[in-house]
Amino acid sequence: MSITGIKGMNDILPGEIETWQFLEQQAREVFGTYGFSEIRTPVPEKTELFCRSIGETTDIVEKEMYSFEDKSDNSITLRPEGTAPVMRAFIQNKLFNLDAVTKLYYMGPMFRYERPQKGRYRQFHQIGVEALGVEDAKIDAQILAMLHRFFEKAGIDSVSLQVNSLGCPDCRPIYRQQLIQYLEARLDVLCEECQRRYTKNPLRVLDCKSAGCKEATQDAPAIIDHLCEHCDDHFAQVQKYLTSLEIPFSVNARMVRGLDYYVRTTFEMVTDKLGSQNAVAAGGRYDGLVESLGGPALPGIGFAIGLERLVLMKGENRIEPAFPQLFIAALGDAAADYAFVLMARLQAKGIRAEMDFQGKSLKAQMRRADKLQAEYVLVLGDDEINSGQAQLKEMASGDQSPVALDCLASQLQEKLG
RNA sequence: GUGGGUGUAGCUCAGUUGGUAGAGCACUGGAUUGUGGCUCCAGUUGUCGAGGGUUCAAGCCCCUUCACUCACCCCA
Repeated sequence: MSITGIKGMNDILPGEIETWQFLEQQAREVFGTYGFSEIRTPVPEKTELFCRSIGETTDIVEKEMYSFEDKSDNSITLRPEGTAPVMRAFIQNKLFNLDAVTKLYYMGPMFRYERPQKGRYRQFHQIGVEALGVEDAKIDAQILAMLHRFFEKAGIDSVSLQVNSLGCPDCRPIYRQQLIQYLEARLDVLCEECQRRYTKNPLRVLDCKSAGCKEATQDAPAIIDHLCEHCDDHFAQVQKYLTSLEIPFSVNARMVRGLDYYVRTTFEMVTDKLGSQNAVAAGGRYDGLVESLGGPALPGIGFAIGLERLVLMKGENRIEPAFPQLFIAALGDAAADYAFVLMARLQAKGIRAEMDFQGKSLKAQMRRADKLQAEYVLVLGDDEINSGQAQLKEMASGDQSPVALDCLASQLQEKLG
């Protein structure tokens, strides 16, 4: 066996890439309509960026990052998510001076060292957006409307939007304490995993899939019933605006986030079509993040879409692959040389031309032209070159018509429109 | 990190109680000395994932290992 790729990192091959290109194109169109500009940041960043933003004690930072020392002994990490790098770029380039509101989107590979499974890979791709500078719930609703619109245009249904509020640094700790007390009283029925984590991350228990935990947390206090006035208001506004925009959603009071920076509004696009990975897109508000990374105290909200998961959902839509417009079938060495130059001339004029390089029989060349779905085939032998006239065959109908080699390009352009 | 499943031709997969490996598709050539699809005929292709063991004999049984895959965990 020769050298293989790295576990959990996949090649995206022709035949599959067209779906990716389609989804990327839809994202650009939709996000552009809503006033978002693309930003591209480097794949590696200083490790510290992720420790400070995602949270030291999260699984991502504790055990999933691709980190290494470069030749100057700096600790470098391949980005495990897109928000922190965009915040870093936003602050470093002082984008907040250009406008009070900054709306950005990005797409590209992310890296997490996890055991691969369906919908989860070590290199995976996200399309994400970030809106900075707006506190008002209108932006929350607009972001969700945009996400909804993207799924519509991408032709992917069987997803549903769930929203929740995680509160803020004022109200969440109080709720957290209450939840721990509630769980403590029911420790014996929780699964092993939850018994271990209920103090470290009690909200996670609410999201546990085990039957015992679901049962035990049936009547657990919900975060949305314990929000401070400010957060409660904000969440009510978000729902009001979503309703007025006719965006379907449901409130899932048990939804949690694996990254520490999220506050208040959080949301997920979920599906039951992906095995155990049910989130196709997710995001939320991160109001303290910019400031904690050394920037101005600006609020922010964003989301990321998992592209591999989107592709797995097999939307029918794809970019049309470009078939050859002309296949030149040459007979003999002299004709092949002539055809080679002719093909290059046509290609220079923007005509997708193709020929055989392996000295195959006419029959085999025709077969290949058919397989490649060429629109026309030009049959070229010594006779045709001497007379300057050749037969141009339209493959779909099988009709042949004579054509002067001199004006082949213009005739083809006419036929092809 | 933990558990389950699967590794046989380029692809999808058969392979009986252990007896020296097969089908379909694809590919190549021909039927049609210079014209594709449909049909028919013929042909090529394997370290049976790898290493070791049991046996007269292993694709099949045993051990080890690797890869892929699904799930736990976690998350997009």
